[in-house]
Amino acid sequence: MSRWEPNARGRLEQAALDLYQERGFEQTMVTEIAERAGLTERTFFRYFADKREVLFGGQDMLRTLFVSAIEAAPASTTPLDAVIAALEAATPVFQERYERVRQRQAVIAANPELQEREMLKRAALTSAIADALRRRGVSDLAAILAAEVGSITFKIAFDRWVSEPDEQDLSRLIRASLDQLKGIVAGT
Amino acid sequence: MSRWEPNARGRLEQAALDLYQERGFEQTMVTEIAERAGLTERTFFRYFADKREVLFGGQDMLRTLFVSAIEAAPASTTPLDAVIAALEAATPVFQERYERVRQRQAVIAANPELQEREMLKRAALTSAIADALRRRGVSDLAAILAAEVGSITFKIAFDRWVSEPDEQDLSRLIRASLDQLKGIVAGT
DNA sequence: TATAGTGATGTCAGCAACCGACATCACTGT
DNA sequence: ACAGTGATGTCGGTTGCTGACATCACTATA
Repeated sequence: MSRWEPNARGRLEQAALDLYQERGFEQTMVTEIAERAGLTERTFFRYFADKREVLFGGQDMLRTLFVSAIEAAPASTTPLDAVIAALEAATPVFQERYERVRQRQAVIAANPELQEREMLKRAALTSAIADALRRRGVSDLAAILAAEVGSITFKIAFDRWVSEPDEQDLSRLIRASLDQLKGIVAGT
Repeated sequence: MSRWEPNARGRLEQAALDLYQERGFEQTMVTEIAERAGLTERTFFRYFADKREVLFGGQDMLRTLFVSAIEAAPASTTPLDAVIAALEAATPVFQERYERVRQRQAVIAANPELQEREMLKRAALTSAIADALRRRGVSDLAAILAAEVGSITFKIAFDRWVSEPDEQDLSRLIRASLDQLKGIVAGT
């Protein structure tokens, strides 16, 4: 038998998510999270830079997923199409964790500090997407714009997907949002 | 002679901006800001909810400016055009404070915590714009999309305006970004 | 097999952000 | 005069977060 229970990080994440949902983010103290995970506060801060970060673990995975999807797109693909393809490639990650994702979004929606952090994370992903586009030879401005437009499209589709229990297909919502956006920009 | 120097809020804002620039955001303590403004830490927290908020004062003014510009647009104006008109209506606010705005952006660019807050503020403005559009009868989804597209357009134009000392005309950059965005979305 | 790491965790002390409660006292209106 | 008001100060406490050091099962290597 090993010295410690395995998966300390995962236990902290689960404990934090549950406690944030039960009592709210501000009302739960880091000590409580650590205690529920069978660890100490100090150990929590070894795994996570701050109290919010514990909800934002999958970041690196998403980034590599997006970036490699963009790299995999045929050279002839339009910047925006490459971005949309990358977003669609990521949808299974969310669909497979439906309940967990919902719970997480409910917690974030209830707290502005967490919304701040989420926006920073989304901006980082958007920036990584723009970098990937630039590596394909897309101009600076076009890369940023395509990445930002894709980011919004995803955000809006994702929000709808989370708030509508009937809707199963995130990809479909992405395409629907994109169509609407094209209409808006074209001046319909 | 009155009991206290006037404009405590303004003094705190100026002291904070200067100190954040001189030593960096994390390295300056709230007590120091208050001291430079001739006040105490407790008073700082009566004016500003936290250490970051002191950099984000003009929010209400900008919101009413945007919202009334949208309300003033002719009923026949397209949602996106109304948003762009509102953004252009706000450009003088920035152009008149060029140096101050630059200083502020440099401070924010140097610190992720401040970037988080700025994103939250921008999201709040975007949301207010979407509300104003809805009040004109624009559908929910279209309102959000038009507001978000406008918000990105402004952000990109603003970033360029701040980083290029030669460029004077923010409106011109907004129109240029919008044109590029239209090209991207149309699939050029 | 003895011994010297190694790495994940615990302990402790401390700083700085933030907040509630109460005190102060120039100014204001009656 | 005098009670009230509002901006500020004082004080004490909680919580997020960090550096420094201790512990001790496990591992590699002589």
